[in-house]
Amino acid sequence: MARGKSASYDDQRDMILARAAELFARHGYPSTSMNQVAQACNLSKATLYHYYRDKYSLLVSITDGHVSRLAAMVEDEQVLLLQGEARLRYLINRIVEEYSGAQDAHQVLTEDVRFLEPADRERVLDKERLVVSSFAQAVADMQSNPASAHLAKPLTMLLFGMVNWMFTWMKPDGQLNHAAMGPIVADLFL
Amino acid sequence: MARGKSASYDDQRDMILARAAELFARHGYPSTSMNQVAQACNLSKATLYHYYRDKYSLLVSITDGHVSRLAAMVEDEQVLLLQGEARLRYLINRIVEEYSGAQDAHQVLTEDVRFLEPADRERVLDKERLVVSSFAQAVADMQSNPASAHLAKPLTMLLFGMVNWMFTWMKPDGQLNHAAMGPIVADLFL
DNA sequence: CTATTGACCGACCGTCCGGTAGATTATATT
DNA sequence: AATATAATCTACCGGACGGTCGGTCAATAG
Repeated sequence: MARGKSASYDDQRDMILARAAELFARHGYPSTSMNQVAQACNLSKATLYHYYRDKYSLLVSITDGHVSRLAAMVEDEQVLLLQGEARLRYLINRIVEEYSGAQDAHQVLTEDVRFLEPADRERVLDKERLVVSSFAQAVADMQSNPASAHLAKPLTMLLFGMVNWMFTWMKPDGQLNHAAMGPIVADLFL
Repeated sequence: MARGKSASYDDQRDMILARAAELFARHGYPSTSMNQVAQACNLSKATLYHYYRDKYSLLVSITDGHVSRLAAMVEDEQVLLLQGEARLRYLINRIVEEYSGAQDAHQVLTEDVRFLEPADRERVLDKERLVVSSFAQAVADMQSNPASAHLAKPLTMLLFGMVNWMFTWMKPDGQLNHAAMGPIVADLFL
C-alpha cells in the first residue's frame, strides 16, 4: 500500500557523494556549505537532507568509503601471491592507480579526517594503518641487511610521502600521468 | 606629547602569530575562530584586533613569513658555495631543520594557502617556486645521464613529497627526530 | 480508486562568526 | 602636571551557517 525507494536512489546518493567530495577537496570540509553542495547537485537543500542525514555523514561516507577501497586492495589475492620486489612494485602501482581515480576522496581523507568524531576517526585510521603496515611488511622483506631492519617503517612513510604528495602537484591533463609515475616511484625507492 | 608603541608590541604580535599558527594547523583556518585565538593568547577579542587588522592578515603573515624564511635559506651564501651531492645533501638537511622549527606554519602553508586571495597566493607561491627550482637545479646537476634529465622535476617533487609528509607522521617526542631524518632522506634519494 | 509514502521545495530558526563601537585605564612625552 | 594616545575591555551587530518545518505532487501497492 505504499511506494518503494526509487531505482535511482543509490545513484543519487553516489552522485551527491562525488560532488560533495569535489567541494570538500577544493574548499575544505568546514568551509563548504550544504547550500553549495545542494547547488552543485541541482537539488534544494531540503532534498539533499532527504538523502543524507546531515553534513557530517557526507564526510564519514567519503573518508570511510575511500579507505575501505584501499584496505580491500592490499588484501587482494593477487598481492598475496607475489613476493619481494615484485610485490612492492605491484603495491605501488596499484595504490597510485587507486589514487588517480579518487583524487578528491583522497584529499578529503588526508586533510579532513581531523573533523571526524573520535570513534569514526579511529575506525578510519585503523583501516589506514592496515594499508600502511601491509606496505611496511613488503618494505621490510626487501631489507637484506638486518642492521637496517629498523629503517623499514620510516622508509615506508617516506614512500607514502612521495605517493600522497603526488596529487598536490600533478595536473590531471599534464604529460605526466599517474600510470607513468608508479614505476618512477618504485625505481627511486628500490 | 603622546605615547609610542610599547616595547612589547612586536613580542605580542609574534606570540599571537605563533598561537594562531598552532590553532590553524590543528583545526584549519576557516574553522578556527577569532575567539579561540584570543583565548589562546589570554586576550579579549577586541585586543587581538588591536594587534592584527583582521583574521585574514594572520593567515597572510603566517604563510608569507614561513615561505620567506625558506626562500632566504636557499639563497644563503653557504648553499651557493657547494656543488653536486654535497649541495643537495646540505639543502635537504637545511629544509628538514627549518621545517622542524616551524611545523605549524608549514602545515598552514601547505593546507591553507588556498584561502589566500589570488594576489597574495601568487606572491606566496612564487616564493615557493623559487625554493622548488633551487632544489630542482641541484637535482638536475646530479643527473649524469642526459637521457634522464627530463626526470629532474618529477624527482624533485617526489623529494618534496617525502619531506613535506614528514610532519604528518613524526611525533615531536619520538625517538626519530628531524635531524636524523635528513641523512636518511638524502641516502634514499641518492 | 484510494491510502500511503518517496521525492522534492521555499521559508524559516537558533547559533555562532568576524568585526566594531565606545568606554576606561595606563603610560610616554612635552 | 597635562595630555595625547596605546592597551585593554564589555557589549553589541549583521550575516551566514546547519538544519527543520510544513507542505505539494506524483508513483505505486492493495
